[in-house]
Amino acid sequence: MSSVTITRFAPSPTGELHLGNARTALFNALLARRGKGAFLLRIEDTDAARSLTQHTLQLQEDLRWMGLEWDAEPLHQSQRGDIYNALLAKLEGLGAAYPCFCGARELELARAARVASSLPPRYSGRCRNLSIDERNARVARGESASLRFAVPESGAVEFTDMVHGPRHFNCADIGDFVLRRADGSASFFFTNAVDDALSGVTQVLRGDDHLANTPRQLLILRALQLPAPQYGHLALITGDDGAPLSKRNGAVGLRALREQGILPEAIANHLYRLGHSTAAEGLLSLEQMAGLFDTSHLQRSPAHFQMSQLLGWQREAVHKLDTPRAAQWLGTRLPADLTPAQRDNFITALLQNVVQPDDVLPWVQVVFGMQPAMDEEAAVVVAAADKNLFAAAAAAAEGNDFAAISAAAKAATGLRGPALFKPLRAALTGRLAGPELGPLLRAMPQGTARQRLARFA
RNA sequence: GUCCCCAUCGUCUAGAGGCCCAGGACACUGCCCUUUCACGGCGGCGACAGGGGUUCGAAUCCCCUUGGGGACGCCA
Repeated sequence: MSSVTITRFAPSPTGELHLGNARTALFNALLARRGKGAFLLRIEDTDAARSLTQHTLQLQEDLRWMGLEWDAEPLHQSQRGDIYNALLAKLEGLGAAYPCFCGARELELARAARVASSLPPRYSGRCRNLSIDERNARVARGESASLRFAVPESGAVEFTDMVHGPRHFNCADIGDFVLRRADGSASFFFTNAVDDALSGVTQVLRGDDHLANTPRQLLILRALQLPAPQYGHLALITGDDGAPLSKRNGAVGLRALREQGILPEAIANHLYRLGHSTAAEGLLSLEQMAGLFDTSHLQRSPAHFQMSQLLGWQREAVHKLDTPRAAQWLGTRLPADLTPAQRDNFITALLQNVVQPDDVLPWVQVVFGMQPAMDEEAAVVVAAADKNLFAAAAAAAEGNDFAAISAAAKAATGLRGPALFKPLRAALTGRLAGPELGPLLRAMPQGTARQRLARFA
């Protein structure tokens, strides 16, 4: 058994990355890092019509953003036609594959007929037993043909799945599948399996939807005498509708989350615990995750994605942000004309109270705005308060020093605790809840505190 | 339809026959801390899908039912 671990992520650039893809990429990357091996990226763009360069670029950018850098130049399947053709010819020469002349309409009808008579909708094997003469004649006539794999009629394929354990599939349940389309392009079953073997991939973690495909790929590899990787099938992540995450499931796209200001470390930590368990608590770095990643801790049942759980990790991640990164995270939500000191004071005051960057927006108004709006509860508190409290507070407010302000207000009224602080908070910020007042005032422009308090004196 | 996979609190999960009248995290909630909000700390609520077996003993093993999901494509 080889000691190197080579894993890969093999997306098809037909759309944006969603959480399910991202988790697959994360787990493969962690597995490689744990084994001090290599993590490869392969672009499965065999479907020319649906594959977009833009998606390829974007997905690489997303992977980097997540901190999942790959170790070699990515392979593009669209450029490997010659390699596939040679191997396909070999399979045909071996008698392990045969041309199929059935057209799309014909296949569809046959499938419908089988379903109607309670049979699995798989290919009947109709072209499998055509004589050599007939095949040659039809090819000579210019009929287009796909190439199908001739699945053995009996026997079974067995393998040990990294998460499901020993698996057994009967060949009789597998229909002859397409290796090469009529247009000459190689299909997924074939390219995916063959490229793993050719790249020396040792372990493949992929979605559970591939579990039943695995015997097909093993059959191809066996016929070609190529080494097969060890497969592990991850339970899918389901969305609110109970269906597996797909491009349709809305806001669980990586891009959308990123635009909402969700931090990559929050996503990684949440994904690490979705379908994988670990004894470690708290926010983990990718290095820590890699050290602790264990395929025997992979879940066999589907995991339901819930935004509130992601936000739990997000909160932890935000709290750990240092000031420069927080400033970057907040970006243009911060007023452009702040002094560095104001900026730092603002961030210091706010960071423990926000989860997403937009949460800061109302506070920008409160701290830097001329006249922040007052909510109803705050208005009630201000109206009920002693005017002397505000007069005394305003007189002491020159330096935006909250300790001085509260001391003066206390001396003037004899109040303490919530009775003292609520009116001050309401007058100063227009609301009853929010960050600590001391740091908040330090971020405010000179004179702001006095002006706001004086309104109610 | 055929084949296959899966099943513990609302959610993510621990649990590999007695340590479990089931532990942790998120969410919700109570209290404490803070002369204010939050952060934090300490509590609370809350689950072994149902039914049969096996066993001295089952969340853990077996069978059935139910429920959810996947594959069966000239998509990947």
